[in-house]
Amino acid sequence: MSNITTPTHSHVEPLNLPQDVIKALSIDNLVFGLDNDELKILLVKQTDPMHQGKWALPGGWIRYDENLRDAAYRLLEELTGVKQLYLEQLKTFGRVDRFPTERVVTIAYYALVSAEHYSLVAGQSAADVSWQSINALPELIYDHAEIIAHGMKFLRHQVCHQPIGFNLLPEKFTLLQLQALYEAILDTKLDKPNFRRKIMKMNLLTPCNEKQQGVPHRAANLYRFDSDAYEHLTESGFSFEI
Amino acid sequence: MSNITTPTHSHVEPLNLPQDVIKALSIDNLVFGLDNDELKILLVKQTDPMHQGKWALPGGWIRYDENLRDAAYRLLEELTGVKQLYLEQLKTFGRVDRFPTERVVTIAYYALVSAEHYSLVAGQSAADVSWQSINALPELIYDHAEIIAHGMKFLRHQVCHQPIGFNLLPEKFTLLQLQALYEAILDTKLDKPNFRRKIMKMNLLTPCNEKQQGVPHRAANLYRFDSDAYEHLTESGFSFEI
DNA sequence: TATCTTATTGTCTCAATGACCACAAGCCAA
DNA sequence: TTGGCTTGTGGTCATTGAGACAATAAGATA
Repeated sequence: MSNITTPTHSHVEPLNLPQDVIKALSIDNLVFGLDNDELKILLVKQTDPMHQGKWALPGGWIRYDENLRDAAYRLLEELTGVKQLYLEQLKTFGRVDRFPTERVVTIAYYALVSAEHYSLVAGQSAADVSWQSINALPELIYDHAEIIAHGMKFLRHQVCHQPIGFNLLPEKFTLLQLQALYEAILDTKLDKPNFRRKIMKMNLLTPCNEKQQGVPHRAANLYRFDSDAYEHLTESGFSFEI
Repeated sequence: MSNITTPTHSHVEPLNLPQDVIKALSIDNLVFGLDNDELKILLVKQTDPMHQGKWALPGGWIRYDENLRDAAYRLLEELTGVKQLYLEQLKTFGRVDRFPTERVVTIAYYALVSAEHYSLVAGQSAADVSWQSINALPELIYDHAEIIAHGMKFLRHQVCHQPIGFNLLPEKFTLLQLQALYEAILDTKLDKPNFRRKIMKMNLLTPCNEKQQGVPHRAANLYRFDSDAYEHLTESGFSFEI
């Protein structure tokens, strides 16, 4: 049955909510994580009998006195322990029948992070939390599969048009690391020499004049992303394209 | 005081709404119109004493049994008489204090149309409806100025990456009309043969097998935008670029 | 030294772009 | 009727960038 204290969608009918949340309006977070060159998404396992065994996006109800993004951060941390990341609004989903028994509109937020940099802690109302491979998603509640599909489409588009991938790498990285990142997100193979030329011609990377350490082969040059150059270029009409 | 029948934000405190709408959740439409090479936006003048003289985006409350976009279409037509256009979701705005006295989150939809193709009819709860120049906006209620600013930024980006410009033309148009449109929006000159080839190669236009009428020179072929082809191409990873 | 792995450079082909030319079609005025 | 005007449509050509792939360089290791 419904549980007043849970911030997840773990309720049936009728909606039985604390007085300080906005009814009919929820948040769902899509946290994409790159884990060993594989793209995953952060999901929580449901506890209530109604959805036993099913998984869901970490989300829940918005309080009357909190801004949308603040709610997204709070809910994400409460359910998964994940914090210190940048959530961006994705889209609002409100199909009449997306939620059983009640009309609930949900605002989706998303982020792209490096999975190994975060430790997961399942919240009270979550049976489990884990990174799940995008290519083998478990059974999801409501329209969460649809939301994830939309998020994937958006992510693949963004990654080609904004240099968001650089966030996933350490400050100093090799060109092959960068390439592996794009190959994982775009789920494709890229030609090494061509990728290198394309990136270098953008003038967004500054060489560190250092080489990789401790690799059993020729060490690659290290580069760092020059965000100032990027700011400057975008103002001049430059558009990032991969 | 509040007015039960109005779908606009013409209420003070407390919210007094018909039972069949979702409380704390509204729609606002940004309808951008190109009017003689000037960009304008469709606004409605408020009737209630609280906001007398101020203008607002056409919007209002969502019914329990209608999808978000359907609500956007209904509200737009009820308030302005404008219909038969394509509304796309822009962003959801939910700052805690964006609305006085109550927490109201609003979902913004937007469209880009040719202003002269639409006749405006002020709805019951609107004192006036008109196209207002983007560069000289009147005083707006709540955070509508902020929403418009965001919409403008988004529009300028979208025009280059999505074929939204086609909406500004009649159903059947010549390639030169299309070119003139982009030259106006992008404020640049384009080469006629090259523009023609670029557009035609996208396979987004279907020839009407008709020619222009009543022009004092050789008549150009008429084309129409093939939205089905566009849908199909985007799914195959095609990206529109001008 | 031979060999392995990865880094980096070079080269070739092809497609797309942009600048520009040429002709076609239709109207109009002499 | 004819030549001139405007706009539509097709062509050429040089340049550029992407992609496929070969070749060489730099370490590390056995």
